[in-house]
Amino acid sequence: MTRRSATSYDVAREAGVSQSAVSRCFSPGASVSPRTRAKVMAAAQELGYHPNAIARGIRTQRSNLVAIIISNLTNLYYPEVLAELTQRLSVQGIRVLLFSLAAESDVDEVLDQVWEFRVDGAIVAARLSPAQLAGFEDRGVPVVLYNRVGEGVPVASVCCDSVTGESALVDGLVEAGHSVFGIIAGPADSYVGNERVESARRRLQQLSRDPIIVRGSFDYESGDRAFKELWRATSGKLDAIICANDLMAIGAIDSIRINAGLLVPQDLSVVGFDGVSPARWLAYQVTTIRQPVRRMTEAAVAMLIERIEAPDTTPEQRLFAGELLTGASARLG
Amino acid sequence: MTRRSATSYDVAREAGVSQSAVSRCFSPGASVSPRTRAKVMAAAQELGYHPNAIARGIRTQRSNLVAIIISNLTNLYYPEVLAELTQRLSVQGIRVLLFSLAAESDVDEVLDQVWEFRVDGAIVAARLSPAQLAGFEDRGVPVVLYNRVGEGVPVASVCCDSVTGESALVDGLVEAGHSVFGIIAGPADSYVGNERVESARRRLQQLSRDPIIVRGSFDYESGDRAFKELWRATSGKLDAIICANDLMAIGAIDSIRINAGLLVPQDLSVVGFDGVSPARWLAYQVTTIRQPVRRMTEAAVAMLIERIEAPDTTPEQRLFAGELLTGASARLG
DNA sequence: GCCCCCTTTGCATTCGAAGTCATTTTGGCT
DNA sequence: AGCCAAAATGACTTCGAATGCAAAGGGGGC
Repeated sequence: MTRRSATSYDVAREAGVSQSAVSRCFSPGASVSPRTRAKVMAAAQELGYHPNAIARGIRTQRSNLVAIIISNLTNLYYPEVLAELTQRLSVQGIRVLLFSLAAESDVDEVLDQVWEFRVDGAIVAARLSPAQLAGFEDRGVPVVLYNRVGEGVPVASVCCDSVTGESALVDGLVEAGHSVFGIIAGPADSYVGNERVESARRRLQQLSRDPIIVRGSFDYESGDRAFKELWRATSGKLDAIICANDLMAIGAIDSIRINAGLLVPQDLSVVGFDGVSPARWLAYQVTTIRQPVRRMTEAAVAMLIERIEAPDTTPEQRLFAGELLTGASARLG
Repeated sequence: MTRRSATSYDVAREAGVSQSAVSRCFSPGASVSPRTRAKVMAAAQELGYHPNAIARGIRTQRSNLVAIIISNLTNLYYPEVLAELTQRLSVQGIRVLLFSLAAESDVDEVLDQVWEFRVDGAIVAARLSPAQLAGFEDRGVPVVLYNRVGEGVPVASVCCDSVTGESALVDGLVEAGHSVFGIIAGPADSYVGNERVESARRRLQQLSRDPIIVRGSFDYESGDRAFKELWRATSGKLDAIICANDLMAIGAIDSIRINAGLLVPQDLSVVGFDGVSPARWLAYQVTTIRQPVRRMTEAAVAMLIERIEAPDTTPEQRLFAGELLTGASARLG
């Protein structure tokens, strides 16, 4: 029936010490005698006392909160990232304030909420305009971008190398003798989407292939739609499809097999990007580039904490090599 | 180069009014003249002022934070739930503190962190012991359980009806003439898993069928493993598999087709539960019970807010009917 | 026994906003 | 102009914990 939870004063009274003593018992490295500590801990236990992180935050100017801003959680790829980030931050004593966007246009609204909580930092997997990034800079809130870079602005970021990854895929497909290439792109406003498509396109052109590009939206259905479009546009000559992510690759594979009645990889090779778990399912075994999620999240957290503790270090951009997963959805040379 | 962000005092000085006036401008329904409001808003804009939610929290005893505790985010089903919950809470002006568990045993650790932030409430999709639930009760923190109920303790909860759902699936399978039933259960400590399996088993027994039950772990791989086990145990007589979730159903379907070389649904019918998006993919079209996620999350948020505002209302348990999705993975009568 | 120094301890103040209360201003009406 | 109620405003206190500072305590060396 405790209406409000115990405060440090309550514990102090119970233990017969001052409020300061209680506070010190909960601040690592403070000077407290074993006797006092024991008394305080006993009283705290008794009253079910936990230091109020809100009050601590106001006094220390450190909220111990980090905002994670993710645009589309339903992307299949992000839940894994989110879980990793949360757990890694948790180990460091940092809590996660989650912001999930229904639409990219909601960013401004969300940022206002972020400022109100005086977060110590932010990890962002959503498109930010230079003005929005400047908002972080102005307020001295460190940011680490996940799988995107600051456009023109120097910002810390963690990315998976699209150029090398797509080149490996393209090289394999070309060596295996594929000739008519289609690319299924992501939505126009996706940074990674554009980067992957551009990387693939450039590599193909270096090897004198000229791909047809159609736009998808990173989801299963758009893989189906985009394949049909590519198939029509090439009058059925298409023999290799490069998708901006695994989910569209899977959609395309299903469409090829079930709607078009063709064989993958005999008639058509399909490759993706990400290495999400469904890509490894027996039915698909997508040839793809697996992002090193663990290393990337680890780096993102480390970089963020470093920048929280030393805000004036220059922002670093880290690029991680993806791993080529040779599946059964493509013939590679 | 603003080291610390502006406070209400800074704005007050800039606008030539008192700090109280500034505060009132940001509290809905407070009495402020248009002239003052304009001056304050201009100054706030100028200084980039946002009320400090941390400080507000300490004064009002309302953090505007809600904890969401989810055990396995990688479950495919939960990301959708999480995104919905976050967005719905956001609309209500409530922020989400996310806690994701690496293992169920971490709950106690996580709860300590939850108490420190004086959250206004919590939505929990993880197993809580009666003692842990009592922790919420003692501290007056309202909880809403998602897809589980308090064991012995009265707690607000939102669930999808397993009994009706499984009965519909079983009835359909039996009517279609299936005779040898296998059930792929979830992990032993999963509430929904057990409930679904029990519901299916009871219904089967009412119809004089006696299923073989093997345990899975809610993931793709365990669908494969469990199918093989069922197949062996029935010497290949098995003709219907009921899975505790869609992911295992998908794993089983792939295993049946690719490893065993049999046809779904001609040789074997497979049904699942949840209605996750891969279940609708062309290759699977799993016959399943779709949880009404939107209605369930809406209810969870509404119930939580109600209990935050009127903590003494009796906790309500709401059960939502799932929708039978008739796919192509099973022959139903 | 005395002195000095290092460890503990408590007092008082601080963080930023919200709300209480008393006071001032405003506006409507006679 | 004068009066009164209502609206607007500011001074001050409060929320809970952390911390600078001064004072008290404890232990060792001589």
